[in-house]
Amino acid sequence: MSMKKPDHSYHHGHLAESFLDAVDEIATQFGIEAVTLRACAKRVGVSPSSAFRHYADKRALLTAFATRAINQLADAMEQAKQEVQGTDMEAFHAVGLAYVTFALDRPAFFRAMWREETIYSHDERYVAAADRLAGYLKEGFVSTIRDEDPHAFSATELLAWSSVHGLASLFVDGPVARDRNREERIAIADAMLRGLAPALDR
Amino acid sequence: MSMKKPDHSYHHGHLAESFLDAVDEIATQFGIEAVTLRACAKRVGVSPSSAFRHYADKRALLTAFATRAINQLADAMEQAKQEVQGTDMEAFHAVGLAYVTFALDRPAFFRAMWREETIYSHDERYVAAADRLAGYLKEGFVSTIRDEDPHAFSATELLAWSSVHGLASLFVDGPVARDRNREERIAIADAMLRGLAPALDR
DNA sequence: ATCACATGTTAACGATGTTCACATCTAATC
DNA sequence: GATTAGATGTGAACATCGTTAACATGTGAT
Repeated sequence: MSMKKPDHSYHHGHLAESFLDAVDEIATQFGIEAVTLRACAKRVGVSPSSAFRHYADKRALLTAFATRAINQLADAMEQAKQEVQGTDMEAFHAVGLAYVTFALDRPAFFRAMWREETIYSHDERYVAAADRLAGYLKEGFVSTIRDEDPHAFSATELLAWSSVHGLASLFVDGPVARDRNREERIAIADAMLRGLAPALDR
Repeated sequence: MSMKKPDHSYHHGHLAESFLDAVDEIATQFGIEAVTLRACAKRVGVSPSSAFRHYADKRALLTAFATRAINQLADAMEQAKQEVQGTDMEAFHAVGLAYVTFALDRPAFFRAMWREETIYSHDERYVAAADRLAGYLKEGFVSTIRDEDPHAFSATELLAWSSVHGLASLFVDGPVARDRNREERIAIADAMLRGLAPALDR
């Protein structure tokens, strides 16, 4: 049983994940546009070209990051759902608020998730993460059959997702409530979700 | 009255607009990410650096393009509204459909409009265009006082905009209805808008 | 005709994504 | 335990990008 300790001076060991962390930090501090392969490499303490041993190109790295971000959002939604023990409507309200709150707190992540042109949106793991997220949204506000096709959305379900996603997008990239702080925006989201209720009732 | 014909071999004449047209064409054909100052210049038939006589930097050019795109969308919405002579609800339905249809037909434009990080979102003309668009959305589905603050949205108005904007975004950058064609997506939008009606009634 | 000024060009700079030949380490085999 | 194939990181180089500065050319007013 040879337990040779690996020499980490040359071989990093977890470069793939470290690059994701670097994207995370740079995107958080300076925005997605500032995310550069060279900047990531410098942050990790490694040469720029090393990224290509783990990612085919920059777009693949951004895809992996988007996948991670979507899963983080899905985690937040799952937690929000479990914390409320109420009606379907109340559950959806909590999940929707978690969605908007995530966008408010991590705008760069939210942007990175939905950039068709800068990610490989057909990547296996990306699609899986998106499906998982869609599943929570459906579950969130109405009891559905679990094994239903995640791509099949009823008009009502799509309305729910669209309104939540739209508000988040308008907050992050649009001209809505630019002069309002975090709490005020959450209150706005809360009001919008309450107004949505009549359309989700059946 | 000297009417000397200007020599257009050197001085172009309408470079600022021509650059916008170039962005238009390149974005349409290859997407926003492919829009490059040099590519635009080559398309116009002019040197790369000439852009800087008319735009402070690339971001300013993209801001001007986003402004134009927003105004085009607002035009489409205005036309849609005038073509239906019905209830407020019917008017909103038509305006909402025009919004989604624009995003479907010109995805690159729709993306360019709402990219906080690649445009100067506080630019005077950009803000004016966004206000105009917001105005049509408010007018579209409910008779409001004209001179109201365009930034003040009621929960209901915001719900209307969010759901329409959200669906458009999910179509363009999200995982929704990837396997559907244009007409099917419009039908989906139509159904969603019908489902939204109960929440807009008062 | 002159001249201030707006508009376009050329050449160069640093930064970026990417590649390729090479260096270094790991792990399985003999 | 030495060998070696393969995985992982490096360094130098390339084309392309946004941007700048010095220069060239045309326009319009005086």
